[in-house]
Amino acid sequence: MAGRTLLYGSTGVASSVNPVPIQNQIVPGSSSEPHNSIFMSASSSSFLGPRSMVSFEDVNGRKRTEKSFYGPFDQEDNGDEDLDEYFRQPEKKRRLTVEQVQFLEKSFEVENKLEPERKIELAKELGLQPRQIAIWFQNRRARWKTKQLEKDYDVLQASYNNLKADYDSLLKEKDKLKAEIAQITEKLLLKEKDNGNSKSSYGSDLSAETTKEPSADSVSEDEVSKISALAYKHEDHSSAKSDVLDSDSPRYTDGVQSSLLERGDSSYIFEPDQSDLSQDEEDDISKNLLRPSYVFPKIEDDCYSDPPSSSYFGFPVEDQSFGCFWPYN
DNA sequence: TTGTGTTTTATTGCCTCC
DNA sequence: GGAGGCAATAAAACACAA
Repeated sequence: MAGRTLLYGSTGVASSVNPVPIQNQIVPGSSSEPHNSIFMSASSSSFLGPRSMVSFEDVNGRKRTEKSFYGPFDQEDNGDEDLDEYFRQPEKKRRLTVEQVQFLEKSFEVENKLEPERKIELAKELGLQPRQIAIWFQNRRARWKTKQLEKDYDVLQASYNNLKADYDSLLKEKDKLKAEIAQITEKLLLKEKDNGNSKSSYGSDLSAETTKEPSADSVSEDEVSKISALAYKHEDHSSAKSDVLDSDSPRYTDGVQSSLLERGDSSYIFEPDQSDLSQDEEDDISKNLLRPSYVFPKIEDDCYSDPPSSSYFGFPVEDQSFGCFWPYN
């Protein structure tokens, strides 16, 4: 073992020889060089053998008997023979007493690193070898680190779960809205076709219409109510969405939500390249149906308090990010 | 009682710092 | 080069179900 002094034997070579009665051991801290003083050859009479880790002083410095301190003597009343036999046994690990551990725990809470002076002091206090104190602190730090890692993992796991739940709900909402929009668009197209057949002034000859402002009569009451319903429905979704984001979204989702809201950007949900209609179809819809002078107050209220003149349904032509709704951007 | 899994104590080897 | 820290590991002690 490079650079390290074996302070006492447990499973080491020296431990197999001639354990010395504890009474003869050097009391930790009694020497200015406790490490060196207890590192003796096997032939040394003061070699700290297998029992070297056993001390008979408690936290308060009182002398303790083996019986009160360690295993075999806790269960039964052993006579001198048993005691003798005990000392002849090959060395065994001895657990620290509850009191010792509590004392060390408190010390660890104060400072989890061990200054040499403190180590000696603790060793004196607990009647242990300084090396034992060092080892205990080392093992204790390792346990603490493991626990800390587990905690960190749990935090990350919870964070991931929350984010995933939010993401999944947003995906569902997106699909649902897309389906609705496709459905309504289809209906509008059908309606447009019908209008094109029945009204020669619309659809078939758009060029003739360029100078003519469309009137509210251009779209049937039915279409108006449908689109209006969609608008209101969207409003419901909007609130639903905020419910999703607000209800149980922890700090981790705040960023997502706020960034979406700040951008006023629904492209997160309605991506431009996901339109199911061709540009021509969209243009047709815009030109023929979606240019009414009537408005949808609810949408405008939500989206623009003062809608631009060139807006369709209250959406400005330039800005097609559609803070409120519309897939065709 | 015994087999098995977990916890605790201790060792070993390597690394860094002074 | 010595001291001390850490990761990996061994082994004893302990807990507990069957």
